[in-house]
Amino acid sequence: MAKGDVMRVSKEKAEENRQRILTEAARLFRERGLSGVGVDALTQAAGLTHGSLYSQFGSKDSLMAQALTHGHAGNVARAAGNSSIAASVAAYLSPEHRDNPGTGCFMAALGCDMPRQSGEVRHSFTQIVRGSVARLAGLLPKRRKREREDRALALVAAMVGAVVLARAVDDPELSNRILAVTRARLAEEA
Amino acid sequence: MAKGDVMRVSKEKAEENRQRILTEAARLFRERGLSGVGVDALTQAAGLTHGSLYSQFGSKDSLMAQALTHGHAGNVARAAGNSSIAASVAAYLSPEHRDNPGTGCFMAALGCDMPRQSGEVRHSFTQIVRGSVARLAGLLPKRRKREREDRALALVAAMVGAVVLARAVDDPELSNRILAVTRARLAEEA
DNA sequence: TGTACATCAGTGAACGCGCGTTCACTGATGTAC
DNA sequence: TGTACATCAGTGAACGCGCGTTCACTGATGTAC
Repeated sequence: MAKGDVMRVSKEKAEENRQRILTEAARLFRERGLSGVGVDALTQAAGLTHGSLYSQFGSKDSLMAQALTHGHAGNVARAAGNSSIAASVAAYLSPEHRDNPGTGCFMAALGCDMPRQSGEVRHSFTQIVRGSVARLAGLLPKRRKREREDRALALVAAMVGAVVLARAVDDPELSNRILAVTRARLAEEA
Repeated sequence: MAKGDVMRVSKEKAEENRQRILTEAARLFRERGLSGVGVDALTQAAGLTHGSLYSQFGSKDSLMAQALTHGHAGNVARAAGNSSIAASVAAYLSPEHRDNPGTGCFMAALGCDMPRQSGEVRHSFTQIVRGSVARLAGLLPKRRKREREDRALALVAAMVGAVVLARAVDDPELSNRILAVTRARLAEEA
């Protein structure tokens, strides 16, 4: 055992470590993709070694599922400030969101990889979709619930697509234009 | 050298092999993701060994860039049949497209991975975005060119987002609904 | 047209590397008395 | 309250594996005479 190592750790500290791994993982996965971050990078970001991931989560796959849920909860907390559709759409389609995937939307960051993920991970992701749609539906003008949900569903799809493409293209002008025209189009509808 | 091996190959045959690698690569990348297909799988799918990839393309990265362009050309040829916006949108947002990524849109299949790709690959991808937007803009009712492009840009973003999400979620009902509401919404506008 | 030789698409062994996971071990924490 | 012991979060070495790439080699194709 190396010099400064502490072996057994208090339950409190262990829970703290667990939260820190989840928070760092949620950021790293969005920044580099699910397969772009190894277990070493995941635990190192939290100041631990890879083995601790298996004590806490059992597998990388399980950690991925939990990191999605954990990170989305953080997003929901931060998004609580946007109390109108207009504000939510504007924030989502902003250059700031585009340029900071690590603290942004999981759907835009990881959506394309989902078809190839485990049931556990896809389930977490699907809950994020449902939650996002429900939140926007709640901000839409009152009509029948089903109708609001449908509107919100199409709205979310359009927003996700715009950010995916805005991040993907190598031309900043085109990227800005994708965000701008989608903002204009969705404002028109709302 | 093993039994049935042919070593030097005619220029004709070499070009044929090259096309076959590109075609198979375009399919495999869309089905399994760029990092989900190794050089062995890529060349084996064309009946060759991994070394030939380096004769033909120099690197996996270069092959990725060329496979995107090659595969998109195939899509353009097949899409020529859809001569109206309505037909194009309906085909794009169909369950058939959702369930067959290997022959479908590159933007929906690989968009999320682009931020982390090489300049070469991102450039190919950006050309695909521009081409897709230009094609749809050409089908839109005549107004000023800029206006049609803006409309097409927002349209493409919405379509891509819908297919990404429809493929990602683990609930078939939700998946179908994403396609249906986006179809309805975009038909309304067009 | 026939012969000699250079070219180069494709082969397959080998490379270093990072991946996810396992496992024996550590020793402070937490518990039972 | 004090002591003896079990627990278990975290360590670090080791595992097999597949990755992208390199390289010496092959031998039919293509070319120069």
